[in-house]
Amino acid sequence: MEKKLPTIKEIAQRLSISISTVSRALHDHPSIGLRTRLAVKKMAAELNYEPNQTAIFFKQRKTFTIGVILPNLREEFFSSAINGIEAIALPNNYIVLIGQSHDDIENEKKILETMKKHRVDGILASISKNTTQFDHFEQMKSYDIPVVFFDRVPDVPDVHSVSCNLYHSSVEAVEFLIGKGHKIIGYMQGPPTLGIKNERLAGYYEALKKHKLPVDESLIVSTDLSTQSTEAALDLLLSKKKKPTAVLVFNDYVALDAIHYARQKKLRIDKDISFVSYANVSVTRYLDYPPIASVEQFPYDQGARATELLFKLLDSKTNRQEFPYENVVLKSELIVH
Amino acid sequence: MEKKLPTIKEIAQRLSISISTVSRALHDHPSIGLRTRLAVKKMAAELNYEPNQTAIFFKQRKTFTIGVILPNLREEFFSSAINGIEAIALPNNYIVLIGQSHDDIENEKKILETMKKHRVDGILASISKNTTQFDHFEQMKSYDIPVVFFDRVPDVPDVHSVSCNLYHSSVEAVEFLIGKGHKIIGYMQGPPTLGIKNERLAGYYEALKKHKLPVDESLIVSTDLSTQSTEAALDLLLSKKKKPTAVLVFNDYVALDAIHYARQKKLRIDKDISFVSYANVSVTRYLDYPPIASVEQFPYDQGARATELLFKLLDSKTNRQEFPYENVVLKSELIVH
DNA sequence: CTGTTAGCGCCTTCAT
DNA sequence: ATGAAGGCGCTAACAG
Repeated sequence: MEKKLPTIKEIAQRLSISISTVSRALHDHPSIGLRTRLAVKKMAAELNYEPNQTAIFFKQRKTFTIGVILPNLREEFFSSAINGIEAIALPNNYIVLIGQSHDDIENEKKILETMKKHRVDGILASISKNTTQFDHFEQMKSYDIPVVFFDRVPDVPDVHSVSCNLYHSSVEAVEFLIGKGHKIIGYMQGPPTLGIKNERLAGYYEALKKHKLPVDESLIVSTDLSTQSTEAALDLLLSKKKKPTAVLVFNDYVALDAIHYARQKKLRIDKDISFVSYANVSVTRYLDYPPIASVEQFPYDQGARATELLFKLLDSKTNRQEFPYENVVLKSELIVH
Repeated sequence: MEKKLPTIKEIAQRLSISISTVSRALHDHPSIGLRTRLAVKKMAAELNYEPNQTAIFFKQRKTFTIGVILPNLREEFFSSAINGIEAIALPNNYIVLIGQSHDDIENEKKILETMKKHRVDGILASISKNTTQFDHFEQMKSYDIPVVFFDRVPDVPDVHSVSCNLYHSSVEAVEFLIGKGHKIIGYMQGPPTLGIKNERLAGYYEALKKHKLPVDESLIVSTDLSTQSTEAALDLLLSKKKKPTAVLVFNDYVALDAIHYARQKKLRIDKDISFVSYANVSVTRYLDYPPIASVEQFPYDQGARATELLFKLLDSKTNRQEFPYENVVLKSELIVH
């Protein structure tokens, strides 16, 4: 079988002209006579000729492919980000290669390796929750493959990134709770590697301080994001003599688990205990007891901006211009449900 | 800038041997002397040599890339399918290119075109809801790019596909409702292009017939999957003098909208009206009023099986064997919540 | 065992 | 206005 697709060579032979003439004609090179050009195009059409992109990629040392590495497509946050990425990439004739780390640094390394082999032109990445060192990303520099991080960005200096500043919204979120009369407010944080910058926590402190509420470190608990761990964390909070009446939670998925569990324990949501969280995922629309408010982190925009930044880097590469490290920071927004 | 990566040529020059010897040594070709092989490998390591895959792809006419076309990554069904696809593809050294049609045939065509240009080795596709003709897929044959459809498969003969048979579960679902004492059961179907085979509807009929319940065609309504359309469809059902007490719904997303709307209208779920649907998406776990049961369609398995089938096709291509059209059908399963 | 040669499909000087 | 030739990086058939 093995159909052979037509090549410029074949066109050239049939027309008894040279390959380079065909190539030029196809590209509307000015120095080609009208009649030959037409003849070439006609023949190309007849044969259903299409340029072999892999050959062109090979020659141009460019694949028009960008690799996206993220923890998990099943999280709405990341699938929305993909939409933002595609929105910029596709019109620019780039195509998107996706790899999921499933929050495991080993997978992340493998994916990066594979993408390198496939000679992607650039990489967008949101790091896994146990990624604490970045050699594998660092290494891309020596291959001249630019990397732009988004959302989950490493807390090291020399990288490009797009992320969402959560500080102000965190202050706002806690103030929102305070405004509702809450005096004892807990904070359930995620894995230490993720919130390195700890804007959430800083905002939490700031709001308490601003309203002269005491800080009780024992009201700060952690979850590794698993349901089990979240339940344990909530148990811890509820075991205090002075139980919190509200909790600021790392993200909506965790909040859903927490709310689910609280209800199992017969707590009345928004009476006995209230939750505010991050991500603003859309399913909460169908819930009877969603977090009362959630911080929107604009995944679509983050994806789009990160892709734009990556394209700037790719340009500067071809223009041999220097390009300083850029860290785009978007504003988050508290959405009250 | 423009770093030049080391090539076998460079290794050859430094060692003053021929390019092909280097190539062979690197591939552990038996006919290469131990000392030269070692020398070559050592030099390769020193220079940080890595084969240029794009060159290899080009030569082998193979990209080790498969394209996946699906409506929307944000639907859990499809992101789960991707996981099944990756589970088979990655270990086989294939990488996955993703394109979303957003349920629009025009996008579908563009994506297909782009993937063709990128010379993907094969394609997995779940068609958009307004894809009624398949020339663009058909055309792939002339480029020798095999296509395997999954889940949303076209209802035409000569294609490869993996899908889930919904007939039996549909019967079961309706019988489940009948068992709960429901006598008037509605059916809310999706866009005509999607359920062409209409296994859901056939199952619906069959169950009614089996239990000697009358068929009332006016209890069968349609939604285009949008919230608005779903609400209108539900209104239609509720406008009957003999209102249904239960409804079989096209999928969970539609069901969520329907339930949401029913509750707005002060209907008590599972008292005044019950819902059973398809897909079994995981968020229902957090809902107070989920559909009482949902038909699991095993997206992960569908993705995995489709990928396996695609690989068989790719093999048979290189072996020049004939391969008959294959239509794998998985069993669905009614999950009671 | 190793080297030479040709070629994958296309583009691009350099000639003519 | 057109052709010839070389090369991108790698593989493989053909010679020794």
